[in-house]
Amino acid sequence: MRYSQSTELAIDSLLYMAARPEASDFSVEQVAAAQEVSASYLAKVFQQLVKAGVLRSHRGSKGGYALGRPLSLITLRDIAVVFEGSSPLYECDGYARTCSLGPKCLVKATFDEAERKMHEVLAKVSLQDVVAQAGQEAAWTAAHGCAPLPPPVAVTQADSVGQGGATS
Amino acid sequence: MRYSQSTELAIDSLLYMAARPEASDFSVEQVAAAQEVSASYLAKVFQQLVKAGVLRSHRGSKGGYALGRPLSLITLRDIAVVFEGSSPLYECDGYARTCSLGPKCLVKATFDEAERKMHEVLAKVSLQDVVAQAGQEAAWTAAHGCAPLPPPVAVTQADSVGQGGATS
DNA sequence: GACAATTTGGATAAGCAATGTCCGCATTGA
DNA sequence: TCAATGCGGACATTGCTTATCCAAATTGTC
Repeated sequence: MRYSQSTELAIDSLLYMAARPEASDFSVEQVAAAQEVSASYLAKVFQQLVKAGVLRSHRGSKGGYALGRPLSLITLRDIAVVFEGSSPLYECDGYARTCSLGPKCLVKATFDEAERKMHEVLAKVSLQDVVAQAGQEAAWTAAHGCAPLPPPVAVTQADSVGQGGATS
Repeated sequence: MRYSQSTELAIDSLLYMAARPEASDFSVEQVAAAQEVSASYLAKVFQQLVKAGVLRSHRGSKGGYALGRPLSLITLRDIAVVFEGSSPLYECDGYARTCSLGPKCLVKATFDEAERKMHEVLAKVSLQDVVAQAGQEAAWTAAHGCAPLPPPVAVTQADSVGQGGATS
């Protein structure tokens, strides 16, 4: 079980737009280039975000995409739901077996509760929060002079060398 | 995103065994028949549960499977982890894009926290809890002589005949 | 009105993990 | 030894995610 890559791509793309409030409309091409993804695929992702109201679209020449609401009203949960769906994570009817014990219900209730708690956490963090912390960390980085970004070398293979690096 | 059917099958099968404490060893055939699943597939599920210590296996003639520990020490989380894996739901590296904003970290931290809360809920409920509630509900049903289903509005036709079958 | 830039939606392929089956081997009690 | 059972590997099937392409619709600009 994993969050889809579409979810991650959507978050990254939205943050890209959020970090550039001076621009009003972003073309798929532009964002796709920034995220190093094909425009074809990003277009599909954006279409879903438009349907969900997270993005607005302007068609035609000079068209493009813009955020559909203020940053503070777009939570991580909003984005996740778009790509992961809203049906329960635990279905209780994967097979047509009779629920012989009857109250497997406690099982179902527990999984539902777990999912609810998860969404609760995601709903508490908006894109604005993320951008705000981004600013803070950027300031910290500048003050301490260590860059968290490796140089954009096109790593083809033999990557993920220092996998023990996450010591935090 | 969904919990796999293996997880659900595992839970149902374990509950089947838990509800029959008089029996010591269950063959795959027996449980598979009860769950209306092929023995081939259930065998694979059981093998994973053995590896995780949730089940014990006895090979050879008269062999079979038994619970690996007391019911109270088998939580829903234990079972879920077997089939869903323990790697984070949000990976942060689905694509090789540079994390241009730097602290997408807040995103990652939030998803990790959400997942942690989810596991917290699942870890609080053991198979013993489930069986216990099963007993309670069975008693309630027996006392009231009806399934806990609110009667719909003046339905006189004989629909869904055998729906009270959960009284095993 | 023509043209170019752009999103939209459908069709469809490619990839991959979950699901499901089969078979030979290993183990164990009778 | 024999039969019953679990073990492990190989493989087929299925469905969802990822990804691409193309024609159509929309809209600003000349």
